[in-house]
Amino acid sequence: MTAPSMATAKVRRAEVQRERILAAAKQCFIERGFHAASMANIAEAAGMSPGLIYRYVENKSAVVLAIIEEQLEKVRADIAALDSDCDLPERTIARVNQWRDADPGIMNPALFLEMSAEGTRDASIGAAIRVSDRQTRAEVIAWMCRPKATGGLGLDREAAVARALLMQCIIEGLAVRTVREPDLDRNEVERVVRLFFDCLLAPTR
Amino acid sequence: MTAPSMATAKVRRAEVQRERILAAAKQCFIERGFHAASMANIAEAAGMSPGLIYRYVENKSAVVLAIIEEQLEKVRADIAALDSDCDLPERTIARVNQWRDADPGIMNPALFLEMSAEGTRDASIGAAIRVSDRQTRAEVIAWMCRPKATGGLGLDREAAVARALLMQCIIEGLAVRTVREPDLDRNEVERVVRLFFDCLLAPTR
Amino acid sequence: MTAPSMATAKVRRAEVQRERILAAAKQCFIERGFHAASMANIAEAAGMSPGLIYRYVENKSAVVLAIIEEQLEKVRADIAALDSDCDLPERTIARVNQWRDADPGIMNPALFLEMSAEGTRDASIGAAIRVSDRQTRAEVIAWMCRPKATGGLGLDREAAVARALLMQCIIEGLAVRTVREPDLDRNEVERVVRLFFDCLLAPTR
Amino acid sequence: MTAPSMATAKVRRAEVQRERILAAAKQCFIERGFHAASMANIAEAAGMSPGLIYRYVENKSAVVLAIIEEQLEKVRADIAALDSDCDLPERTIARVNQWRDADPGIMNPALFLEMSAEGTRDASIGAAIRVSDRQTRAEVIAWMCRPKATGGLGLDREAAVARALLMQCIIEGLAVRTVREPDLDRNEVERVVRLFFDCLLAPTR
DNA sequence: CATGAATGAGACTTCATTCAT
DNA sequence: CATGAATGAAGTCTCATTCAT
Repeated sequence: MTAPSMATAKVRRAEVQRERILAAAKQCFIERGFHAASMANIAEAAGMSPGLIYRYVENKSAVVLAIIEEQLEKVRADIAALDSDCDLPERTIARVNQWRDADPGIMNPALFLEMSAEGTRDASIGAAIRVSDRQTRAEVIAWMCRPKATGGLGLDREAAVARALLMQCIIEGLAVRTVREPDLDRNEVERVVRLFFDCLLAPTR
Repeated sequence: MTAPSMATAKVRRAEVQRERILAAAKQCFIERGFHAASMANIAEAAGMSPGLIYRYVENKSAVVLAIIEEQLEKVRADIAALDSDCDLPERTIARVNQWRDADPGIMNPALFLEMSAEGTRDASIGAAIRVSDRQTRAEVIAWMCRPKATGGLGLDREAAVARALLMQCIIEGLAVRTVREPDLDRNEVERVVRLFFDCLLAPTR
Repeated sequence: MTAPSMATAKVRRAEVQRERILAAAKQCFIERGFHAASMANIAEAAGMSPGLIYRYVENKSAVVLAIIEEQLEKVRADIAALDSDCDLPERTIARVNQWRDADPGIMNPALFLEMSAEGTRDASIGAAIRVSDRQTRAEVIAWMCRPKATGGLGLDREAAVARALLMQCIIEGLAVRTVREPDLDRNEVERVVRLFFDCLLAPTR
Repeated sequence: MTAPSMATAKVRRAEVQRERILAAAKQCFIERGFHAASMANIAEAAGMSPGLIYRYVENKSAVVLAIIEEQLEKVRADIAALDSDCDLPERTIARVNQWRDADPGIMNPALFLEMSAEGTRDASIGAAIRVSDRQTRAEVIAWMCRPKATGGLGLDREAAVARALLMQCIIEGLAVRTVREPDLDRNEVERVVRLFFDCLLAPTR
């Protein structure tokens, strides 16, 4: 157990600053959008001068891309935690509620929509999204195919492929709803989620 | 049948000009996004001078709002055309294909996502979206409740409410997919749509 | 004799504006240097707003390059006017005096030095300079080789090559002197110029 | 012989640091120019932190001025070494070759041009240059006037004055050429230098 | 009715300089 | 003595909007 060296402390501080900037940027992007949020806004939200930001990030595009990667990563992490013990409907309902409560620990749905649209215009964003989405779905499929004994759903591949895509659509559709009608009745949403999973997970026809 | 007066002709011309501007704006917004598209871009796409635009629209926000209203209206019109003869899965598949082919006659999915996000920031956009979505869903519910004899689905109200919302989620989820993975296999998408509607429209449990 | 069309008038105006900007830029570059002169300085000197400049020029680099090309062109034009009737020493003395009086019609010696230095750093500037200098010297050599009957000096090629380069050195050396010691005694300068040309044009040894 | 005191050691160290900074600055100024080179560039080249630089120099202008003084001094030192034994043409050719090879021990020609131009803008630079140039030329004149027996050229004053100025012009003209056409044929340059000195040092007419 | 030149605010980014550690 | 994080002014460039023609 050596005391942290000077160099380590510095690197740590740089990381902290970078996190501070990214957190501020995320907030600004949520509040104003990628284009409307200015570096000055971000600097103010991060409690630092505009010039200082450039010590920790290359430029605004890099900030946008970092936030997008972070969002994609959050989705992937959420998927990676799937196992047969989890109650899919409850879990989904919990996520929707977290979206509504603007839980900063998970993907932000407004950001999700904006970055999806931006991906049609910025090649690097589009590529990042496609890579991540494909990987995410592959993991869902793998999980669905795994036998129940090892924490999966025990579906055959064809059924899994379709169900994974369908599940992705529903969840993303719920994200859209959350953004567009944030005051939607929670019970109604819960009922819909349950209806969906009842049908999705019913014995294959 | 009076001949159109001078005044009418003028009004008509103004409408034509406005349409030209809005069509150009929509194209620019799709290509660059609401904020990145400039009034100069729009003017050029419309084949007119930047100054002239301001004779027909108040300012850029008004253009954005008009495009958003137009998109909302396209969705409502699509819903209003529902009847019991229509094959819901086929119809949905057709829409997804139109999205992928960038059919200008229907809602544009990238614009749909961008305006949804923008609705969380701009109160007038948010309000317009909520009003429209609520009305749209009400119409779907009404259609589902109507007896089959009069072109409906003959569901009871509770079942209809849940199914309308679920259907909305799936369709919007498909829009998200179209935007994020434009190269997704069409057959796979079709299969998913059919799987979904089989389940949605199965005899109520 | 048709009246100038609207389009022609517009193009003309654009040219006039561009000239206005370039004249202002040249003045600013002389007074402050390429890097220290700001676009705002240039805009003010040109009597216009900063934004307007970008209607007529691509960016600051383009302005710098345009001014440099203009300076190079002035040198070439001066050389092209050489003929056997001209009294080389008198002509050179006249140029030096024009430099000292900051005659805007000819190459500016401070700009000449600054752009020469900048050419070692900016590839496009360096290339433009080398091309121009080579062409200029080739023309001097051609003139020196032409028989006196046709307005040349009637030197053989080898003698001409060396004398052209030497003449270029002296003239550029005088430019350096003008910049570094603007208060140098004019008579002394004249004497030096005459001494040089006496020796340069003396019958080949 | 007292051992160097603590204080002397400190002063010595300060001088060493200052030299390190100036060497780095010179390199940066050559590579980027006075204005484009940043204090951060210089700090990095000197292998120290930006903050530390300010312990040894007042500010950036002071660094520029110091480099300029150093360049002027190099020229003066070169001139002071003149004596009748030296072969003026060979010596000049050697200098040109050193310029081309970017020998850091002598005046840098690109810097020479840039500082000459800067002297027209910054009064303290202009003054330093004029003082130095005048002194340098006075030394050349003195050398040319000294009898050959004591290491001079034995010219009369009037002839020396003109020849000193002419020689300065030629040498500075060669510096300009070196900067503008670094790929000029060395043999051609040598021939020109010899041609010039043949003529300059020919028996006075 | 139509043009497009013009403005000026504001966006992104860099950099000389200072100062807490 | 030394570091490098931090500031804030200033620079380049864009763009919504206006207005003389």
